[in-house]
Formats: sequence, structure tokens, C-alpha cells
Amino acid sequence: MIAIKERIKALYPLSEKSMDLLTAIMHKEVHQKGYLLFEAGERSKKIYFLEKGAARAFHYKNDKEVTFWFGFEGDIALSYYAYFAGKPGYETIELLEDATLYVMNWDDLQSLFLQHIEIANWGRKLAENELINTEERFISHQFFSAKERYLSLINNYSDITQRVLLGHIASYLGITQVTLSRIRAGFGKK
Amino acid sequence: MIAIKERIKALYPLSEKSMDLLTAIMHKEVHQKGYLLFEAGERSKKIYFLEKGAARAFHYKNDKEVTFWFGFEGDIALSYYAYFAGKPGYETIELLEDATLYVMNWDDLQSLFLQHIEIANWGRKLAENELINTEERFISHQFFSAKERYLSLINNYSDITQRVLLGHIASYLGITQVTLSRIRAGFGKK
DNA sequence: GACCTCATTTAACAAATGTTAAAAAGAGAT
DNA sequence: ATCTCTTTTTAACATTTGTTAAATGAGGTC
Repeated sequence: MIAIKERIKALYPLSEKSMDLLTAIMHKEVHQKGYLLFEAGERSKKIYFLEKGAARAFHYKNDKEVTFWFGFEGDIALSYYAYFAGKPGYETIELLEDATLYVMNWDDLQSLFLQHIEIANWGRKLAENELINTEERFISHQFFSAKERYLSLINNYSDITQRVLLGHIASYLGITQVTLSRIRAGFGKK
Repeated sequence: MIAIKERIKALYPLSEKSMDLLTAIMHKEVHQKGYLLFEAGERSKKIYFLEKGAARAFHYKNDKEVTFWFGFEGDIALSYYAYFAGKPGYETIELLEDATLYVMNWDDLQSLFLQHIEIANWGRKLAENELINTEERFISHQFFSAKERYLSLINNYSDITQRVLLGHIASYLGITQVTLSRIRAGFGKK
């Protein structure tokens, strides 16, 4: 529980009391590679803190999987649509490795938001943080080429090609796996 | 002030008192087409509510402008980077038409967040809402082709081609204006 | 109306990416 | 080491998009 508490505090400083209230509504889960945290169409109200392991979110488009998010240690997995807008999520989130997670339920969290201003501000900060992350994924897509994004990906997560299939990375980058192979083959040739 | 109050309440229901506190820290501004709400590199702490008019956000990439956001009546303009992360924003936001806006300052808002739980929850909802909007722009980019996105754009904003230059729309879609012309010419031909 | 300016479309060619299929490389199990 | 299954790379060709430049269109001014 130590690491997760640090993760929570890093978002927004909390008093002991608020931290106790938050940890009281969360519990630990351990799941194997291949386990689905969410499935498309659900209105899941769970918020997962990924302590150990790797995950990806994907969407079915014309019967093909399009991966659009990777999560690693320290990341948070939740369906924004289901969580914030009450709409069914369009994403499936799959564990790529055996994982340790901490889980909270939105309903429990919601009642803390209404009663404790510190936790309400923590929740605000959580949303703001996820917003920055989402905007960065958006920017990356809008401003950079697939090659630039691939280089930045292996720069930020040097072991990603060991942990994630290249097919998933290609679909994350919005290109085919053939094109990704060409990019990987062409290093140095600009 | 009527319309803007409705806009604020639509995010999250507020008591009279909270609404008064919020409206006390905002003021109206009127600007002409071409006025810049933000310039790239600034750490602007302003939040604009666009009551009337149109705007776009763009970023300079290799000396070229890349438009990545359009705002119309009812939309909110703020630099997430500057506002939430304290980093300099990378975006310039330009008015595309003469506009009426309401402006708040983040510092004033911040002190209300710390004192009034209702306003803290309103701020949470504001961030959650912007998160959904940003995710939708991201999804649109990741899951749909430029042609599909163009069709959905003119479907949602039927007058957008009257209000926004096609060059801006093309860069928003991530294609050149020549390709956009080809898409526009090819209606019906699948 | 003729002229000017800016926005948009069209044309011709070059470059990049997609598609399909086959070959090569890796990882596990026997 | 061999076999099998999966992942990744390569090849050949088709399609799409980019690039540059010219042509057309639309609005405003004299």
C-alpha cells in the first residue's frame, strides 16, 4: 500500500484523514496477463491504479483492434466515457503482463467528493492530470509523424518493444505493421 | 450575463451564493477578429468562455501553422498546459470573428476551489468535461480517416466552411489543402 | 465593368503508405 | 536439435497523399 499512497499524494497533497478515507474505499487486485479490466460497451465505474505490469486500451474498428493507449507502472486506467460522462465506454483494456492493481469505485469516490473539499480538489487534480496526458497523446498525433512518434516512444519507454507487440505499437501510431518495420529498418537513413 | 450563467450551471449545479462568487471574479470582454487570446510560450492563466464568435488554436510546427482546435458559441478556451501544469502553452488562440467573451483568472478561481467545496466540484467537472472533449478529438484522429472526420465536421457544424478557412480545416484534419479539395470534389463517389 | 487580392480547385508528377503474400527470425516444448 | 506456432521483416505492386505550380472563383475597390 506504500507505493500507491505516494502515487495518490503526488497528485495532490492530502491530510492523513483524507488519505485514510481514500484508502478505505480501495482494494488490491492481482490479475494475469490477458485479463480484461474493461470491455467495450460497459459502463464501468472502476478506477485502476497500475502498480506493476503493463496494459493497453483498444477499440474495435471494422473488426480490427486499434490500440490507443499503453499503461505501465504508476499509470491510471479508467474509462473516461463511463466514468465522467456515464456513457458506455468504447474501449477494452487488456493486461499485457501479470499485474498488481489498486481499484476504487466511482460511486464511493463521488460521495467523498461531496463531503470533503480536500478530496474534491484531489479529484479535480486527477481529472486535470488525465487531461494533460490525453492532450499530450492528441498533440503527438496531430503534430508529429509516425516515425517521430515511434522514436519518442522508444525514447520514453526504452523496453516497450520487449513488453508490447509491434502490431500494437503500429496501430497505436496509426500505421500498418509493414510501415513500422520499414521505419525500424531505416534508422540513420533519416 | 444570463447566458454565461446558464453555461456555468450546465457544468455543475451551483447555489446562488457559489454562482455569485464565481461571477464576481469574471468580466466581459469584446474583441475583434484577429485578436489573440493567447500566444504560444505564454503561461496564461485566463479562462475564456466564448459567448459569441469563433476561434481556433494553432501551433507552429516547422514555421507552419497547425490548427488543432475550433471554438464556437458556448465553448471554453484555455491553455491546459499553462492552466493545469504551469508549463508555457504551445498554442496560439486566435479569434476568427468578432467575439464576446467572459474571462476568469485561474488564481482567483484557485482560491475559491480551496474554500468552497461546491466550487471545487464545479472545477472538477470543468476539467472532466474538457477531458471528454479532448478525448473525443483524440479518438476522432486515431479511429477515423480524414474524409470521415471532414464529413462529421460539416455534419456537426454545418456552417463551418463559411466561418473557417479551408486551409485551417485541412490542417485540423491533418492533411493538405489539396487533399481536402479532392475529398470535397469526390462526394458521392464513395 | 476592370482590376486587385486572397481563397480554392485542378493538374502532373514524386514520394509515402497500404495490401497481400511469402520468407525469415524467435520462443517454447518435446 | 527439431518441430511448431507466433511474430517480424521483406518483396512487389496498387493506392493514396504530398508537392509545386497554374487556373479558377469570389469579394471588394476604384
